[in-house]
Amino acid sequence: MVEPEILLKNFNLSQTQVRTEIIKILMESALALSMTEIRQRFQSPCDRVTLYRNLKTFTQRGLIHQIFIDNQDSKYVLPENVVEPDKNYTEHLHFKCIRCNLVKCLHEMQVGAISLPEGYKMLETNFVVFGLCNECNN
Amino acid sequence: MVEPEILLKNFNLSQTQVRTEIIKILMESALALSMTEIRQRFQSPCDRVTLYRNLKTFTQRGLIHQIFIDNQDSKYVLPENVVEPDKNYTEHLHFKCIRCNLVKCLHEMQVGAISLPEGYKMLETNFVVFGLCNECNN
DNA sequence: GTTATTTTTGCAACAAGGTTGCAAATTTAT
DNA sequence: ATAAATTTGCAACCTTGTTGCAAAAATAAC
Repeated sequence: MVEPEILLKNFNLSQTQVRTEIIKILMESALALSMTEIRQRFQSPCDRVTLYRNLKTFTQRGLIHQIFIDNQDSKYVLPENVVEPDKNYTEHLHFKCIRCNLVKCLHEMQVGAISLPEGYKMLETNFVVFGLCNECNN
Repeated sequence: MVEPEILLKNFNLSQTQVRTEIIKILMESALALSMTEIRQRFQSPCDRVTLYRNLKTFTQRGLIHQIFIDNQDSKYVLPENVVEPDKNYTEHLHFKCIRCNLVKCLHEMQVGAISLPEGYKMLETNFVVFGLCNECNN
């Protein structure tokens, strides 16, 4: 995988401690993480607001992707193999285990072509499946 | 459509002013509504907390369905043709217009069979498509 | 490599969504 | 009609996310 510094450069974002750390943390995680979860993984803790601002910027630029799980919970992930803008995200399902609270992308499970009513235009999706993961489903 | 009072009875819920009004409001709306939008439609306004509590109870009983649009926005709808418990909800897409903010169920657009990885169990879904509705797509 | 400009950071403060505890009011059961 | 159970409204609180502003850090310019 690409170095955090290169990623920031490719996305035209300035290099800061906080930013490289966010990316490192997301790279090392197999799961989608919330702001709080990312913050807890910081070596020297940074401010909530700073984190929110960076996550927002990253999301807007397409460097990371935000998943809306429910009202009080949203998670962030680095798209698979992100390197540079505009060639990353493909729509897919997200899974949340209601027992262990794990959230992850199901890249294998492609979302079929979605047809909308006449005149509607699709821009983005947020597809979440709630259930039990293999660990919790016993 | 069924009377609000009958619905409450069928779902084993006590009859109160607030409860019948919530149901009336949802019945009269073609769109999914937020707590605030429901509250604004009340004749004699009721407390936020009361509304939240009832919406939660209704959701748990399966009388209404809650759609998670994004972090700060969740909407409520009466499933099509609800009459009594356990024979109402079918998974479907929800659409949010990012311009006029309308949210509605796309019942016509059935969600195909969703296959999860080995050992996973699906319990519920929350599928939202963001885009432009026919009114705003010009 | 210093200096000036721009961007980011952290802090205080705020708004909105949602929850909890508790006493008063309303419903339901007796 | 009365007692028991549920619901309501209020105050208070927590969490998520945002905004304004001065200090600090990063980038650009010299």
